[in-house]
Amino acid sequence: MEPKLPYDKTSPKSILSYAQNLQDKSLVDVLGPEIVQTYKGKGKLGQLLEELYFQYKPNSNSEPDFKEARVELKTSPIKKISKGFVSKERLVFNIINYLEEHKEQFRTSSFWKKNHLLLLMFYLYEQETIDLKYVFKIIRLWQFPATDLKIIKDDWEAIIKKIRDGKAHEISEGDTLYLGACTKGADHNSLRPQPFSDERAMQRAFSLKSKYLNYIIEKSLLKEELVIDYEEYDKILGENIVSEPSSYLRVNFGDAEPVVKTIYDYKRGETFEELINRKFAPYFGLSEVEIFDKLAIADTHSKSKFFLLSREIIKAILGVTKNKIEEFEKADIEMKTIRLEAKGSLKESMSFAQIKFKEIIHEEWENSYWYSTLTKRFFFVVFQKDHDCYILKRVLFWTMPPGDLKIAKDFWLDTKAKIESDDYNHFIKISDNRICHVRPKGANSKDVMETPTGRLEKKKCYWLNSSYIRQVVS
DNA sequence: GCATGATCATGC
DNA sequence: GCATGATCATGC
Repeated sequence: MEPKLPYDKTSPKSILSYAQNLQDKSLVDVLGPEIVQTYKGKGKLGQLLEELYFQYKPNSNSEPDFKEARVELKTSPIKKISKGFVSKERLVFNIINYLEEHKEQFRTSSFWKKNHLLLLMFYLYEQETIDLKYVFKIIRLWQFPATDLKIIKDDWEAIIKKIRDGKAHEISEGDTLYLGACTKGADHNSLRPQPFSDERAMQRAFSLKSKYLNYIIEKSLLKEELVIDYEEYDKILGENIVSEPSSYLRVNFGDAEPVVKTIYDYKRGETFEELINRKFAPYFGLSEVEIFDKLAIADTHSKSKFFLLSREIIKAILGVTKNKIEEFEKADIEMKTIRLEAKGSLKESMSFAQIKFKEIIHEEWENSYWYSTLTKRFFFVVFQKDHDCYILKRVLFWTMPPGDLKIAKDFWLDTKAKIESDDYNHFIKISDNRICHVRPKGANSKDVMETPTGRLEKKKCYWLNSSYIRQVVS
């Protein structure tokens, strides 16, 4: 006889309402302080929740945690910043089995079977606290809105295509928009075989990007309910699914005023990136003045006018009004404009954020600003000089290849070491030809920042060399 | 002509 | 108020 559970394990709503008893509380608050003695140091929060609170043993990998209700339990840390709460890290799903996953379609994939309905429990991370004392701030069921599911399915297919092409070792988180393939394993020696190449690939897991989680967190705190358009689900998942026995569970959300986001007018088989490309096309060949005119907005004298203009084009083609473009935010896409000379060369290198002297010395490469920036998906808008104006030539999405990332890592290690030894005069220069370089970036030459040793130094920032960008866009 | 240092409009 | 996304200016 199984013990009687305090919830109905076949019902997502019952599981949710039991979980919600933890709202603004920790496991210790609910189960009593004596659990600290017994369970301190025994497993991570997710595992402790399963065993102590939901009272089940973690089950087989291929099924959701609550298999009868088909609900997968996920815990994830959030942190407080001045503007509210944001995700602390990406949400990691199941490990990608390179040898098996490629045999499936999205609908039958390990990712979708396990993760189509999530019970998300966000807790407030505090450095000095043990897992049992973390306080849960957001507890909710989550299904992906159809417009996001479309992108997630394309992401899954992009990852699978790399496996099928024998390039599992070249997968990067920047390859995809919402669903990433993040590295997973104690160290980089966790190499796994792949089916179509002898090269062993780093172990990876499906994951949701931190910026996507911010979107879930924001919607949840605003109590904004999303209504899932299940007709679109059917179109995305497969044409005959309506007549098939339901292979996934549909859950209606709460009673709040629904927000339905209509899905973009994709052409058959088109990805989000292809859609952006197609919608940009009518602007190709136009000068900056013509585009300002076409969009009926005033020209500016800002040094970032091509950036501002590009953003306005995206807003126009997607029919949105906010400067923060939802898909670009959630996918953490880095938009950059590139101005080519008439002959195709680049006059300027590409600048990034200031180097925070006091922070970089505490960073490791894989949690550094420079690593997280260079592993993003980039969106380049390319203009080219034509007599006295610039013409919009084309747009492209891009991710830095792994080999170049290694060069950038050496550059970053060098920069960090120089700052640690209080040397601000011998950073890697553009003429060193190492893909990136360091150069000043401040309001003027008197704009300074404190160093770890307590001195003041001119503000500097990271740059990608113009020669490197030229090679990327040509 | 290019490398390097200096600076600017915008918007969060 | 200041970081961002950039471009401008100068000197070798």
